Amino acid sequence: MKKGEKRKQELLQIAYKMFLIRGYENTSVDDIIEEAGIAKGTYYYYFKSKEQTLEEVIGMMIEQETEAAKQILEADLPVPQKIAGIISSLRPTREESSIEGALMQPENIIMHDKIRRKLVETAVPLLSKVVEQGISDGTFSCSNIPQRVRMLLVISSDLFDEGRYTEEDIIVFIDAIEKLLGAKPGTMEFVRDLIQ
Amino acid sequence: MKKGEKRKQELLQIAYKMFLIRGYENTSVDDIIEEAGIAKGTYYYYFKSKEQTLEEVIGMMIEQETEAAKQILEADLPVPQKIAGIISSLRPTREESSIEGALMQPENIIMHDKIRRKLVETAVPLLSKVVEQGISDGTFSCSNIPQRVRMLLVISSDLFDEGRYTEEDIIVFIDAIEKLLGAKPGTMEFVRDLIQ
Amino acid sequence: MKKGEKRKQELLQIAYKMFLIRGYENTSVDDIIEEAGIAKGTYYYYFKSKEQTLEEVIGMMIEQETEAAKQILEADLPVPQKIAGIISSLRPTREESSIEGALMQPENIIMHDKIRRKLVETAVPLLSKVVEQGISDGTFSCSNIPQRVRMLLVISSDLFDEGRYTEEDIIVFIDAIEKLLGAKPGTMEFVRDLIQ
Amino acid sequence: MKKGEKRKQELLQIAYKMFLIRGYENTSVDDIIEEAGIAKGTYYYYFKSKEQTLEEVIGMMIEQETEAAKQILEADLPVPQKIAGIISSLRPTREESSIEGALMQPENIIMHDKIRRKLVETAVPLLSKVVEQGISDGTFSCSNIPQRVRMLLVISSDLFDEGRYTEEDIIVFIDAIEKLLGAKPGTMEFVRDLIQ
DNA sequence: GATGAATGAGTATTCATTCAT
DNA sequence: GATGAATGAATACTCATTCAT
Repeated sequence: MKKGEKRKQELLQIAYKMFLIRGYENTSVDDIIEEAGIAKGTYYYYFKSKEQTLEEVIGMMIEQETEAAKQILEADLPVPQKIAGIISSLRPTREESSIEGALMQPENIIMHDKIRRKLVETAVPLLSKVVEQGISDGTFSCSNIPQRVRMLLVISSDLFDEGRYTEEDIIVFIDAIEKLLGAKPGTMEFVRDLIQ
Repeated sequence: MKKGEKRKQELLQIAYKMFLIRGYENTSVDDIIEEAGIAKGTYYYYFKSKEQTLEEVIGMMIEQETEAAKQILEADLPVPQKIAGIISSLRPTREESSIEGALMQPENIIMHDKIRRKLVETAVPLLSKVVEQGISDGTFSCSNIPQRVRMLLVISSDLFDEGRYTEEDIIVFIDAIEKLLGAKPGTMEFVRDLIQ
Repeated sequence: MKKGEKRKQELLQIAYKMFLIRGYENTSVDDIIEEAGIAKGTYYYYFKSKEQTLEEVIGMMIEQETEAAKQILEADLPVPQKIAGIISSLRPTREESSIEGALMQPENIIMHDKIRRKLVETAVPLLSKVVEQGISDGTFSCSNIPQRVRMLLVISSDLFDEGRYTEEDIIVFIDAIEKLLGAKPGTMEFVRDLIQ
Repeated sequence: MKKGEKRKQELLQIAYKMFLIRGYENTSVDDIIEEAGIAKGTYYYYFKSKEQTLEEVIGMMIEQETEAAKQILEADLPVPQKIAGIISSLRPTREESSIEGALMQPENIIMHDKIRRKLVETAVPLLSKVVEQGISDGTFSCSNIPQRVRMLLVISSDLFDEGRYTEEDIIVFIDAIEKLLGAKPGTMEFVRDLIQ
């Protein structure tokens, strides 16, 4: 990694946190450069525009969030564990959660929405592969896999992004996974343990 | 309705359409007053702020969209028909659809999101009531009704708001309703007819 | 004239002088509003952009400068006097001259050039009419009037805009007028008196 | 010519073309170095500033344009041919003309004006010498030569720089040369052939 | 000779809101 | 009820220039 690349990564991290805390629209370029301790020109040396910064921030996030999912996919685990692991790995990162209610703030709709869409897009094929494995080994039984997977991801996002789910939400979520994928009752029960 | 009220409704309609077409952030107060043919002062006579205008626009929409749902709720229809009717009545209105891809445009995330949230919020209790009716008459069989209903609404929104669903999406959606509410296979089949 | 119109005229006058003194590019909107003692928003209430301000400033100048020329055109004077009067009326106004070397400053090329072009454009038909009168009464004798008139105006602009003409320049200029329009030697001699 | 000199000439050529096409103000140093494929530092190794680059570009142009004129001056030709040759050699070069309307574009006023001034400045003494030759051999008859020559150059520039002259413009132009320099009618007629 | 990261002053423009008439 | 002139804080982006390596 070159010298310039490292600097850019630092700036991306700073921009990311600021977008998270104050929202994209509420974070001015001036805010970012002040926080980063750099000059206006330096910012525009690394980013073509504020918009492009957002794109890169989101790209970075997606990459990070998909990383764990990919490793789980290739691990030597029972299919239900893989499913649960991937879903839980896609939930907001510790960093995001650490920032008090970051993603659910109204000023963050734009970034949140962009992330959500891109995450669903990249996660559907990943999860679909696992479900196919599950069908092969008899764990699941269903057709139209991508559609079902997408539904589960959408539900998951609605449930966990805002961080305010209840015990009952979990019960129904587990039931939904089993029913939608055609698994025996109880198969996905331990999802409960992964989601705390 | 007083004369002033009528004027305000007109302004709301204009603001609504402009927000839809160009997005809330991209629509300036100047744009609105020009379109409406009124003076700046007049706008601020009717609205405390632009933000408040958005709130009122959304309130107006929700009211319109919930109206049909409420009528269906109290109609004398079989439970499955009621469910299907309400879900279909919550889909984007003709007006919104008529505006080429209005709600799915990126500049419209904010309004779209606000509407989606409020719509889910108001629709969950309505649909829950119908599901309870369905449990009484043996059509459905499940617990944690509000949670299940919310999931269905979230899926529905993901499917229909952007207007690009496929035949397979519908198949899986119907299956999801039946499974999540504990209905016999085929019970909700005719949902297909309502969604075109 | 409405209240707003008067204010706008004032602003135009201020912008005009500042463009003249410091040049268009070197005059920022901030400079103008500070000089005018108004807020940023007020400036943009009256002008769509800085560029448009320049257009209006130039339009205003041309109008002023053409005004005298038109009156002379319709006055009851011998043709040679009319020619001399119009040419002299098109020279930089007192105001411009009073500003130390305004139009010849390098930072003023843009405005100067725009004015020169527009002035030639509007003056050619005016002067051509007078030359036609001169042909009717035998003072002049030539064809291709607009082309000849344009040449005289271009020469005049080169001579007088910078304000540094010599006695010899005047002699040759007068000779050029007479020769180009086919007048008897001495006909335009008194041009000398009008040009100080 | 040293190696470094050659590099500089290349850069000047690139800057020249870019100034011509996009205008001096609209061409950033970044544009130039990108086009040239060099680094910022390299540019400032060769040029003290952007302004200085413009000066050198103009100097280079004038030199090129004056070159032909000087050769004609010293050639063994009849005086009228010399006059016509020099005037025609001062018209925009092939390169400039090849760039669709380059010099007449509004964004090019600054460079165009600088070139025009310097060209007149350097061409007046050259042409004056030829006119003096013409007076010696009886072709012309006039006084105040530099003033007359300047007028002809100014007219020529107005006519040819924008490249939109008509047949009538040429007729009047030839007439003007003859009249201003005191030549017999028809003496300069063949100017027509040189200007196509 | 050559690089490219860093600078920071400078600029035009937007826009929600107020208020005297 | 209605007007429209006036506000001024906020903001993204440009660009010539420097200098340590």
